[in-house]
Amino acid sequence: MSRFVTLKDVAEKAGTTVGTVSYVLNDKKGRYISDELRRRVLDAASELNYIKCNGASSLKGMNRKLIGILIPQFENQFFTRICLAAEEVFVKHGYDLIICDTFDDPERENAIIRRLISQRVDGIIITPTAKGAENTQLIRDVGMNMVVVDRPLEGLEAYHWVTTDNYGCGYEGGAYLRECGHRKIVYIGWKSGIADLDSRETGLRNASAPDAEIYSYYADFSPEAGFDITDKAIEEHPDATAVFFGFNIQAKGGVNVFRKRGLRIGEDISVILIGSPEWAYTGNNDFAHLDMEELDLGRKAARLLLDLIMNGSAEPNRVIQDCVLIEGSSVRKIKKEER
Amino acid sequence: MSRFVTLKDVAEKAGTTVGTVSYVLNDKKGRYISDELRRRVLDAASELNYIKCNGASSLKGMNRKLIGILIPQFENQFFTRICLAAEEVFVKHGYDLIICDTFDDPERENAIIRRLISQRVDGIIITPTAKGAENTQLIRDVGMNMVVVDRPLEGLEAYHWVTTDNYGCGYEGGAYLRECGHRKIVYIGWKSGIADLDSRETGLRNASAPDAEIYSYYADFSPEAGFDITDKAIEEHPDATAVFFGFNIQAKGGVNVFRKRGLRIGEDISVILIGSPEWAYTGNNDFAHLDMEELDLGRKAARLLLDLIMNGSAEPNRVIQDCVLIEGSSVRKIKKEER
DNA sequence: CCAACATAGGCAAACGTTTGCCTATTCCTG
DNA sequence: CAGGAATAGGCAAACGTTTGCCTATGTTGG
Repeated sequence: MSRFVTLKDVAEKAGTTVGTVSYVLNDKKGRYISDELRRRVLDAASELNYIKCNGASSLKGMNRKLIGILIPQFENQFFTRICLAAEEVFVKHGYDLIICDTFDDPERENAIIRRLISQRVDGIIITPTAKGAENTQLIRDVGMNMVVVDRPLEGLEAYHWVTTDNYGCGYEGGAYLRECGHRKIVYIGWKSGIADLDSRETGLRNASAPDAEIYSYYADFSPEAGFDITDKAIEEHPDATAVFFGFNIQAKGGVNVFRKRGLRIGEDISVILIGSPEWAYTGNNDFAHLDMEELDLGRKAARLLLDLIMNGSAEPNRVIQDCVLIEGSSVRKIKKEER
Repeated sequence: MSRFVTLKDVAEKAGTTVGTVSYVLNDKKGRYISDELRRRVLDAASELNYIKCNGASSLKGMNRKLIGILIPQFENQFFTRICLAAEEVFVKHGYDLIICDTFDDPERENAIIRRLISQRVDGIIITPTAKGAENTQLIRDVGMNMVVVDRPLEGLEAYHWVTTDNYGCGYEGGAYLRECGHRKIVYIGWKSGIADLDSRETGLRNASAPDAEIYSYYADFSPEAGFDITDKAIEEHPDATAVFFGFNIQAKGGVNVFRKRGLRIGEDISVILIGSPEWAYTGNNDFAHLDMEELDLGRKAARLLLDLIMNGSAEPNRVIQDCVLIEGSSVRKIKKEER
């Protein structure tokens, strides 16, 4: 890697000193520079294609213009959408984004956090793993700005958090199924170890009719696990009229069970899920689902972090966003007389 | 942001000097350090939670341990999968990834490249926009390592490129449709201004029967444009038996046209697409498609870049990967007597 | 007993910026 | 015309690392 053009190179070419070049290029006011010299410097810089070394400026206490973001799954559109929205906001303010996938592995999360601090990022957005409270201790220790998105830091109180109403997701979905007359429901979920996520199931149960039966099954956070557990659930409860997927990643595998078993979705079996993966409403698919508006989540988190960076710290902030029920033909309305 | 712990802090606590601490922490050989002092330094470092400042080391010519990757669409799983695979490889070697979305906008691409150089990343992976050859000039000027993935740098010869056989994708798909007896085919494409991408259509045409008719339509690179153009194409060619989508992003919108028009996919109309978005094979969907194995693409690009970084430059390398036809019920086999 | 080597670690010069502190003109204004 | 303000720009000290160059003790073989 040849060698980068430095302030010194520019200064030499323009016949002045590095200090002056720095003043010119940063367009600092409170410093008198003749138009002529300014021109010479600017010309030299653009002729040499000078690009400042952000690492060196950050040594002097300037912002790195770098943000780190940790998500637990890159293959999950829910999270890539958060990143997408966040990136748009950050780029507009001249910040770059280091996007890291923790694969929901606490150890990996810890390592990534160390590396990001090592990069001296200006702030971190994180969807923590189950060990997030512990792992983010380091971030708080060094006083780095942080915004938590989606999942909480269990056991902690004072931090900035942008999230969806998980209980509400479960409740809204449950109420919809109830309205449509379903009272034998399979719930497919993930034992995340994160109470807030578990409240999706609670919401469903609280919204259901008193005489309804909810058959809960739990599996790993993957499409494959989703497929297997759904297959098992359907096998054991052929009488269930609906399946409620608490997590779109499991649903992605789970919904393929029905095709395999020759069950027509929306007729033989009703299906609803939390989240808005694109497969849910593309082609032949028209799944009822609970939209968490993750683009908004990402935007809000990014704006909050920028605010922290620019205005110093603020009161710990909690933003909870409502979800939106999107109806779909995957849920059958059971007629009164059938019940 | 309080103040980070520096080598100096560690040195003071351990009762030695920064130089020595640096030697200990980097575990340099060729330097004699007593076990006792080593322990003191290590203890001090871990007690103070010392994390090295990568920016400062990079000033001294060390690697930043930072890679930049530019993709044109974050919402396109084809690209996020490339990132996912690349990240796995890089992280294993201690590198962080700055992922940037150009939104297929050449100006944005240019700005991002400047910012990445400003961050002094150790290398860049890029899927260029139509103006990529121009915009990457800067990268080549400063001698930064670069691997191009998917699309080429039009007009340039000597660069490292990992890609799919685009012509082959078109050809394989066309041959499949021909086998199944289709000879009136709508092609939905994107006038990218990139010859290599346009060769998808050429492949389709070359694979089709001599008496086949291909009705080509072009639109912007978005689901919405895909929907509109597909609607128009079907309107104008109700006799077509199959639709070939050259780009999954357009297909995502386009496939919704059939539902709207009451056409049963795989019966009234056959559909095939290039790419493997998850919606294509989830739930009720079972679309024939051409898998470009983007995970492999990402892995190969990452490994090539790492190689360049570690072993200095190499001969410009070109890796072209075959695509794989995945059959699906979305394509009807037209019986002999119907033809 | 002394040269030669091994062991142990301090010192300071970079790396590329930013910025406070100077100095030296020129220009008013009373 | 003296002196303060405005204009213009050089100089050098940081920022946190890395590393080459020293010095100062042992330790050993001849």
